[in-house]
Amino acid sequence: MAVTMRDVAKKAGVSPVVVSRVLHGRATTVRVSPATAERVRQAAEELGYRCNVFARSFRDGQTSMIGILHGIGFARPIFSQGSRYFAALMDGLVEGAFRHGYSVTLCPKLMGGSPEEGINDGRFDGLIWYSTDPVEENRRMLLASRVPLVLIHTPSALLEGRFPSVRCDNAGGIRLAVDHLWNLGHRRIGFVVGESRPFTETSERMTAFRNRMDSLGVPVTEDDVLLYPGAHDLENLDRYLAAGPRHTALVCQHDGVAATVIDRARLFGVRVPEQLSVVGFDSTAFCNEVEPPLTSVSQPLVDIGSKAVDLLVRRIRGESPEPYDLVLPCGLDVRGSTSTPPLNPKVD
Amino acid sequence: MAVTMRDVAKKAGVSPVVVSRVLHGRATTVRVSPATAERVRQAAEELGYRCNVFARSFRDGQTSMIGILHGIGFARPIFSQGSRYFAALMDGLVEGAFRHGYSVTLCPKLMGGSPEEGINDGRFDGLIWYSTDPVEENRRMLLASRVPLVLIHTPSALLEGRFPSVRCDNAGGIRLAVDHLWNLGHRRIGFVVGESRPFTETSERMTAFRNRMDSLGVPVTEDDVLLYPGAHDLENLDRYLAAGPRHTALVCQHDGVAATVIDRARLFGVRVPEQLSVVGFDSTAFCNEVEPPLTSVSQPLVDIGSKAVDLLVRRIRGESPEPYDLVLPCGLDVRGSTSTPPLNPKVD
DNA sequence: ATGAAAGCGCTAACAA
DNA sequence: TTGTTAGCGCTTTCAT
Repeated sequence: MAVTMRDVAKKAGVSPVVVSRVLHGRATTVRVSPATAERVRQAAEELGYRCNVFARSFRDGQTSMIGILHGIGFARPIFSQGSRYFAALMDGLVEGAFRHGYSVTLCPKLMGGSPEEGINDGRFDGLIWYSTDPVEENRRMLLASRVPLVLIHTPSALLEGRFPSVRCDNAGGIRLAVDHLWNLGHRRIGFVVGESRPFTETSERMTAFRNRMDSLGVPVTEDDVLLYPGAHDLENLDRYLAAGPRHTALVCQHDGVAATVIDRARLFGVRVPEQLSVVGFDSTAFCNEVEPPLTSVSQPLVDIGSKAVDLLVRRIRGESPEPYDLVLPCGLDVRGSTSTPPLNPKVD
Repeated sequence: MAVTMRDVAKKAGVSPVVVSRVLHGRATTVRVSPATAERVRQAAEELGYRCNVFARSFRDGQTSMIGILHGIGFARPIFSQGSRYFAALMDGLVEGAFRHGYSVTLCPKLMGGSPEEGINDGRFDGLIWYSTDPVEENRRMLLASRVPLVLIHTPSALLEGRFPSVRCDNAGGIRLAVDHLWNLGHRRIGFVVGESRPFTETSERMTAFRNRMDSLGVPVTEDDVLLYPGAHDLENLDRYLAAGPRHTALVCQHDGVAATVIDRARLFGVRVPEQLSVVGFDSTAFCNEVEPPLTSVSQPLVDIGSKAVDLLVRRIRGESPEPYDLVLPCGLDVRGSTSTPPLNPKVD
């Protein structure tokens, strides 16, 4: 078996506390003579003693581990494929955690179908929740947490203000997108939603779109919000494109939707950006995987992750008084999918 | 404080063992009557009892956690930028770990400057080492591990055969690259190395190149191996390109080197692939970030990660008898940087 | 069918 | 300056 403090103590002819004091500096009330200390160090060295941090964590009641919580009903997130959204977030989370001396754990119990078990099982000092789905099942699970928790993307208010949150300024991002198009000369701008049950972020973005267009003097009508239920039902979108788009530019809920729009546009002979400018949201890896590359609003994902851990650590330490929302600004990555509008949209 | 088994036991009027038996199925020798069991479950429910898995792990002496070990002298790996090599590997590691019920932990102590402490501190049932640098410092650290450990990329033999390893078939990969070029008609093929102190993988690839060219009847001379010491010293490479390359194709040690070659080639007016075909190794994100996109040998990174965990878990369970090398086949991703050779290389 | 005891490795509190 | 006691929450072993 492994060498324990007791073994060292015996070999040095002292009691375990002394070893704890000398080797780990822990029993601060205890005084040890230099000679004894040296003997202890010798013994430890000779036996090849290693502190069992796990045992200490158990005793201290704190593990220095942060768990990543993903939400019921989602597949395990992937680093290297798809949007690589999770990869950027994790970079921030790991950076923040390491800065505070915490480790980051991906645990099957937290990622799987019933994370309730994993949440309160004593292994995590704190948790990061980074999904956006406010379904009741997830809410219940989170509200039952006895562990400090920080939300990413989900506003604090959606969970009774119990947890701080970090998210991007969706409204500001949409404003950047709209203004970019507006400045290029676009006046007929639409918004595309690609899911039937809009999550929080989607509604925020849609509302922001309405507001910005309003304040530019071009109120949004029903015809300006294009909805297709999902990747497998593109009927609405196809009909819209086939008829020759009634807008010169489209702002999309997120990059995946934008990529779909660009793909389908090609199919129906609508040229992007000459006939139709397209803007995405999130500025993920998808942007460079479509032709033309997608202009997109960028979220400061790394920063979001890093700041979320900052908040979490403060909560763990009991420093953070009130839960609140931290909102970080978006940017705009201009790529090839946006340009000045055609002189005569319908004809060209 | 949290509700413990004792609280439940007291409330149900039984002893803690009974609770353990009923709620966790652990004290299998103990028999409990259905009525008592029900009472225990009731009490647990009412008190909101949660098993403290951390305490159990402590007692059991196994944590179900796998740590990722990165190596002394390396910066913390990044998921979302650069080659995204780590992202793919982690996808495999996480997949494998989850499949076996283990969690994956990124720990600052394991990633930092002196991982020795973290390795044997009782928190990890097993470790994955995925770096390629065989410097003495790292060897010592690994050999001192008392925890099951699996190497990625580093052959078992380099660490006294103490640990199993998983890596890709570098020789097979190089063969794919050379044969691809050969079949396109290339006969004058060079190899490019971009580091002054070649790691294991580099020498393997270089040797494989020699061997394959030999067996194709075109022995490799000194002039066919192009070496530039690093990203900041491109003198050799530039001179080679400025003189008009003496090969029609170059196989590069890895994608980073290949990308550099392509960049410098443009600078010196050498057209890729018309005048010079270029093949990389690793098929990382770099391939699509250069123009033309890079043809490259692909490593099955996800599979490597997943298989490494399989081996590790077997070692943890004491099932894996002999450490050994698991070598997985490479593929070839043909992109735009390779084509038939120019009819008259030097003139064109 | 149930309970009591003992201990995983460590450390705070109190004693000597 | 050092040692003893006690306990973190859980479970195995042995006794009843």
